This record gives sequence, structure tokens and C-alpha cells, in this order.
Amino acid sequence: MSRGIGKRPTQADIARLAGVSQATVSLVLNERDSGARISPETRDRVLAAMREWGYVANASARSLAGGRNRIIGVYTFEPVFPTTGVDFYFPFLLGMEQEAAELRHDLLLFTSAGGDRQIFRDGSTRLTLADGALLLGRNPNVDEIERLRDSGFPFVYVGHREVTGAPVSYVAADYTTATQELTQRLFALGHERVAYARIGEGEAQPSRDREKGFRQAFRADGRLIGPVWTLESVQDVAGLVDEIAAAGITGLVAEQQLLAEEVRTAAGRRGLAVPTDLSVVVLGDPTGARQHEVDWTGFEVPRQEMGRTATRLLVRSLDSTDNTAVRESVACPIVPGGTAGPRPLGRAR
Amino acid sequence: MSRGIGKRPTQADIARLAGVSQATVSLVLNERDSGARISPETRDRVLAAMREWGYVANASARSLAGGRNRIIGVYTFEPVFPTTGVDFYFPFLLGMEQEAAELRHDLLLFTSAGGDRQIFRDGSTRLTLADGALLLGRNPNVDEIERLRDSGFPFVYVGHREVTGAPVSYVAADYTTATQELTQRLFALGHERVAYARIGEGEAQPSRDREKGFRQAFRADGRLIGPVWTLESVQDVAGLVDEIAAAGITGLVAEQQLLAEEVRTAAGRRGLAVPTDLSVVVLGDPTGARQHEVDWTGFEVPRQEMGRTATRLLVRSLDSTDNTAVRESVACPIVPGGTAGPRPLGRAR
DNA sequence: GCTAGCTGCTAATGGCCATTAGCTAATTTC
DNA sequence: GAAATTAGCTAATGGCCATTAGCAGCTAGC
Repeated sequence: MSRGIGKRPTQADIARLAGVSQATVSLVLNERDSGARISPETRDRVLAAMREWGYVANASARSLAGGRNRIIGVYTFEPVFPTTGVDFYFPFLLGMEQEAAELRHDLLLFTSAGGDRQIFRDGSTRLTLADGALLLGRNPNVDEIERLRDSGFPFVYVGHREVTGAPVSYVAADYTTATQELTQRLFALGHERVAYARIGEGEAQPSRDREKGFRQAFRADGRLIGPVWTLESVQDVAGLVDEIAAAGITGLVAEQQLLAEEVRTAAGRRGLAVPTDLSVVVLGDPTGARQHEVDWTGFEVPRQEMGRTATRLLVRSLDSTDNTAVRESVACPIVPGGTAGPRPLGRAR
Repeated sequence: MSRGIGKRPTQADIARLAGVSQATVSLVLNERDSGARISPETRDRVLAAMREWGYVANASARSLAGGRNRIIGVYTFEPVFPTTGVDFYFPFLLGMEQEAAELRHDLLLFTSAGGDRQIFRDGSTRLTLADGALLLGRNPNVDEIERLRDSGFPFVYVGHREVTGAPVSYVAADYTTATQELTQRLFALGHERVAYARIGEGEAQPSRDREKGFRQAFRADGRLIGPVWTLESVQDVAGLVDEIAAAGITGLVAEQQLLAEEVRTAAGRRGLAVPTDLSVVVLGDPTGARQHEVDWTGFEVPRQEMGRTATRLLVRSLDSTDNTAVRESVACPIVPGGTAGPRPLGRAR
């Protein structure tokens, strides 16, 4: 059955077999409504030859000649699948897959970078095999992103990315609005003294976006902005709870779930229960989360939807000639949970 | 920054800029230990031009010229990610990703087929963009597999595949050995009357492999082969339990977890407890499994390892010129569980 | 001064396809 | 029956790169 082992037939081979020219084979194959016409007999002869010899077009040559490839590259700055990131990345991928399938594109997962993940490698990048790319990762290499942007290669970053120079396209979760809503929900529950806390330096974009939402909530209500505490590490939680008690805080907006968990434990030791004495909302970042028993009030990061949106955006920009940067944000669904309650009464202090 | 929007520089452009020939650019880029030598000054000039203009090689042209692409296609006969299959397919993908990364290959996920998944489409397939492919799916289209085999395109099927005509390469879980072991384990626990049961027609390869293991266990022990029951649907479980009781069966080898669950429930209603009165082992197929409370004795399908092995096999066959079909099987780890106990004593019947 | 050998580069080719200008033969128009 | 049109095809080109044969200029050897 297997003819000419190791070498697949080309259009030229088929042409020779069918007694036509290579161009005719190409025309039959692509069957456009272009000027050229092919008689049914010739067409059938060519198709028969293709079938008999198991002709399959060489996709590389095709893309070289034609341009589009209908392939979307997916590049992550951390290994996608390998264990640690599995739960984090998988929903993004899921969304991309779904949308790509609908838009009739395939996904090329760039995984081969190995240890030090970098897009460019000896002045070359495999990324360009695809028509465009979706970039992913919490700790991207900004230089490389800028270089890619300057190369004119179309891509969409999944996650909020601001770089120097010209802007890049991205899809971001709308942490700001969600944080604002959660904070206002605390206000609505009667909390007067609401604070924000995080672990780490808060320089990352997602962190800034969240804080911004927190501030907006106050501004919208015409209130004086509540305290924002930045802890260096989990060790400092005890001190944080001291401050909470001292300042009479009854509503806490916690950036990380880990932080919320620690606060809950530490507060418990002081006889403060969540949410009876202290309401806590969590801002969707499951980093280092340990337990899953508590049903935290907070929001979800719409990862799957972000994957879909990014894909849609990318394909749209591939279809158009306009290559200005685009941004889109995706709403974060609020999770009601059970850790935000009414302000404790009679707690004068 | 962005020069010549929409068009990336080619080697010819760089060559013109650096005052050399296109071939020189290519040589600098690839820097092989081939015959050609380039002086350091020229090299630097070229590299500088590449950097300045943001040169990136066109991967399609490269693969067209060079041959290998270091891309492995992944094709599934069912959508990979979309919800239902997620848990099923993900471990395979995980294994493929890991192995591909180690072997410095990228993964091209063919997802664009849309509703009716078929490899060939108007006489063409995008699969060949990759150097080879990994095929996946419980309900493959056999015609297409045969056609792909006949086309000479290298691929490895993940799962046991027998087709007509020439054989194809595959990696299969060793259901046979695992089933044999489990059955023998029942023997070792003293069970004299051991039966096999499944839901569905049992024509699929995995089903046949399991039954084979069951038979081998008996043969190895020189026993008369126990009954094999094939149920049409879950409805028939009550009847099955009747038969079990009537035949004095104390050890049951259940193909599907769903079946095991139903048997356990139905047996319970008759006052038969698992494993006190009836030992049940499950053959790794979680199809339709509902609950997870019971710690079934059975085996695991080593999906991740299968993904790795298939990838390794494929790359090895790409590296060699020999393209005969290869097979490999991966052992299924036995899960001790708690549903297989010693034969009930005094149960004369 | 002539040859041999080396260094450093280039011209040319091929890989497979899509596209277009243009050609031939058949058919229609007047 | 000549001119115009049309149907059906092909030759040629370009897309970007890797590879190889070979050329020009130089040095070393005798």
C-alpha cells in the first residue's frame, strides 16, 4: 500500500500522473472562484490521482506561498503543564482550545524552550510558524515582549501587561471593578472601617489593579480611603491582626487567599470570628492557598473566558490589516461566599 | 521602533544591509561546523544588522528547506479539552508535553476540525505540518488511520489499535497483564468461583485485552475458565447479582467502575456486602463512574506515562530511517484498594 | 616565480506551493 | 468566413531558507 516510502507525493508528482501541470493540481485542490476554470473530467482525473497516491499538501510550503496558516501559537513563560502550574494554566488553555476550534484554527504549544524559557533564541524564534501568538505567564520577560512587539508579529497577552514604548495587546481580568464591588459590598453591609492587605510588594500589575478598585470604592462613596497594608511575609500576620483590632477595622479586603486564611486563624486566637467579628473578602488570587474548607467571599478569575477572549481578539487582528494594540477586559464573577457579614453591632471600641 | 510595519525582514534584507550575501546570513544564523567559515568581523556585522532590524527566521521556509520541524502534531478523534473529556485526556497531554519538552519539540494541537473530526479534508491534511503525530481517541475512524498509515506519515496511536492491512505503531496500557494479576489476586485470596462482567458489547480492543487477561489467569492456574457476562445496560445488574448468587461466585472482575458500583448497591440490597461476601475488582475504566467514596481494588490506567512513551517512540522513529510499526505497552499499576478480601468462609451453597 | 593549499565568501539550486499572465483551441458573433 | 469571445489549461514567478560547489584572493612552500 505504502508507495515511495519516506517521501510523500507532491503536486508535481500528481500532475505528472494525471497528465496535467502542477498549477492545475493546485487549482483543483484549492477550488477557488478565481478566474481559472477546470473541466470536470480533468478535475476528476486529478482528484483520483490524489486519492490513489495519498497526496497531502505540505503545510509549510502552503504557508510560505499563501501567507496564513490558521495556527495560533501559545507561548508560556513558565512550563504549562508541569505539575505546579497545571491548575493555574489549564482553564486558559481550555478557553483557547474552544475558541480556536470555533474559529477553525489550531493551537501550537511552544513547550520546547526547556529550562530558561525565552522566545528568541539565536536570533530566531519558532513562534513565527504560527500566524500569531497568545502569550501567557505571571513572570514574563519584558524585554522579549517588547522585542516581539517591535518585530511586528501579532500577539495578545493574556493578563494585564504594560510595557515601555508602544503598547501591546492584552486581555485582562477586571480586578479593579470586582475589587470595587466587593469593597462596596462591605460598605453596604454597614462596615465603616475597611482596610486592604496583601503579602508581597504589590508592584505587579494585578496587585495595582486591585488596589485601584479598593480606592475607587472609597472615592465613589466619598469616603476617606482606608489603610492599605503590605506585609513582607506570612510572619507579619499577627502584627496585622493587632493593627486591625487597634484600628477598629471590621472589614478586610485580602489580596491573597493565603493571607485571608492566616488572618482568620490569627484572629480566631484572639477570639475574633469570621465573619461575626470581622468580615473578609478575598481577591481571587489562590496563590499558596492551603485549605478549601472555607467558602470565601470574593471573586473568581475568569480564566477560561480570558483564554477565549484573547483568542478571539487575536484572530480578529489577524483578519484585519490594522495592527494597533487592542485591550479587552473580562469581568470577574463575584462569589457570594460566607465570610462577609454585617458589621458587628455594639462593638464600639 | 517598528520598522516596515507588516513585513518582517528576510535574510536577503539583512544581507543587503550588512553588505553580504543571503547565504552568508544563513551561515551566520545556523553556525554549523560545516565547511564554510565566516570571519568574526563579518559575523558581527550580520548579527548587528539582525538585531537592529529584529530579524526572525520564517519557520515555514526553514522547515521547507530543512526538512525537520521539531513539531509533533496531536490529533484527537474527540475534542480534547471540551468539558466531558477533560479529565480523561489531560493526563495524556501532560505526559506528551513533558516528554516533548525534554526532546525539544513543540506540540501542535489539532483542534480545528470542529464538529465531525476527520484528519483528511478535501484531500489535504494539516497534520503534515508536523514531523509526526500522536493520535488519540476512544472512537477513532479506522479508515482515516489506514489512509494516514498508507500516506507514509509517521504517527503513534495512544491506545491499542489493530487495523486491517499493515500494522500501525501504538502505545497501549497493558490491560491484559493487570487484569491477569488482579484475577490471580482473587485466587490467592481463596476465591474459587470468579466471574467477569462488563457493560456493552465488549468488541472494543481494550475490552478484549481485559478479557484475555482474565482467561490467562485461569489458564496459568490450570483452572476452568469462569463465566464472562456481558450486560446490555445498567438495568441488567439485578439479574447479574441473581446469577452471581446462584453460581456461588465470590469474586467478580468488573470492567467498568460504574458496573462495580451498581453491583455493590444491588448486592447490598440482598444482604451481600463488599468485600465480606463478595470481592470486586475494577479494571480501570472510570466510564460513567458516579461516586468516589469507595476505594476500589483495581488498577490505574497510566495515562501520563502512555503520553510520554508515545512521544518518545514517535521521536525515535522520526530520528531513524526505519519506519516499521512499533508497539510498546505500559504497565498498569495495581491499586490495592479495599474491595477484594478473602473468600467468605462457610458459605457452602 | 610557480604551485599548492587555505580562508572567506557567493551564486545557484531546490524544497513545495499559490497565483497570475498569457497561450491555444474551440465556440460564438455578425 | 473573419473577428471576437470564451473555456481550459500552462509557464513562470515568488515566497524564504539551507546547502553545496566553486571562485577569488591570499599565504606558504620550494
